[in-house]
Amino acid sequence: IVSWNALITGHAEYEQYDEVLSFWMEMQMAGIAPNTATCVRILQACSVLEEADRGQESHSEVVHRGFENEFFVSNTLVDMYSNCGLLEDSQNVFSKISVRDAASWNALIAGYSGHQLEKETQNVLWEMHCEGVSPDSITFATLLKACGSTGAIDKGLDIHAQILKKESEDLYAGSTLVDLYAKCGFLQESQYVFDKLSDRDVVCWNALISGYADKGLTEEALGCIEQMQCEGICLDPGTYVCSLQACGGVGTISKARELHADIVKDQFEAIPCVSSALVNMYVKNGFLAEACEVFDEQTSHDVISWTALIAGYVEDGNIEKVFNCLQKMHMEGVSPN
RNA sequence: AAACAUUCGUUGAUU
Repeated sequence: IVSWNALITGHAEYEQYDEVLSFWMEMQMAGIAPNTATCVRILQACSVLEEADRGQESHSEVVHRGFENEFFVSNTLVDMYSNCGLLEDSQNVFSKISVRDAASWNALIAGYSGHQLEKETQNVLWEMHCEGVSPDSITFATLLKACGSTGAIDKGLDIHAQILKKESEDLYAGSTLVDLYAKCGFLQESQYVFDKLSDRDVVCWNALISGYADKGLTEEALGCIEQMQCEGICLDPGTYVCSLQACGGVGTISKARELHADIVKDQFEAIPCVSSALVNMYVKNGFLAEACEVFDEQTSHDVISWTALIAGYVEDGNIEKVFNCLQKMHMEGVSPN
């Protein structure tokens, strides 16, 4: 059991959730009983992969083992159902929790607000208030994220005001605000909130860069990178992905090549989202040969990198290559979406 | 001897 758990948590930490689930299957076949830590990891994997069916199976397993009321387990169940969009189940599990903490509430709220169910979200917030639990910075970040994904700037402003009243500044809520303003097209506000954050980490930088990239402001986006380096903040894979997105326009290819070189230096080229961002960047700039080169170096291709490459050939009018790709894609067991 | 856990912020293609 110890070594199984080591395997499972190890993979979970590296975000290899598919592996978590396949180990879990092996574990079941070997007839080894999970403990609460294993169950948490498995549910987490189902949550991230939005595997509702397997989540439900695992829920029965949890009940069968008598872990249902274990503290971490029940919160993870709420999270899993929330993430999978099974909000009734989420609510059911939540209702059965005897001692609810902020995480329980936040997981439920994330489910409702993430699925744009405003009324339900408000209801939960109200219930929370009635039970004397006040929203924390995570609650705010959750609510703001929902505003960002729908571009609901009014609501975002409202929450921003509430935060200013209550919370001392918080990095999570701060980054979400940077992101929210950027997504709604208010880049100055985004920059302003960003400037006011005292401890800036890589994620809030990335949010800012992503805002500039989205609007095609290559200079600004790449300027951020320089500043980050000055401040001694390490660029992470996300930074490169955001920055590469800023390199779609004319005259950006040389900067993009520099980024590519840095990515190689930092050994991020094998990370799927980074390499597909590279493929995409070369495609957008019309360098299909280089796109292909990066693509071929990938250890495995997912739908996204296939689609990026195919889109390039379509743009190029190279029908033959398009069909070629579709065939190879099929052979690799990747189905188009 | 070993795993110790849940909620939150940024990021890839197409539509």
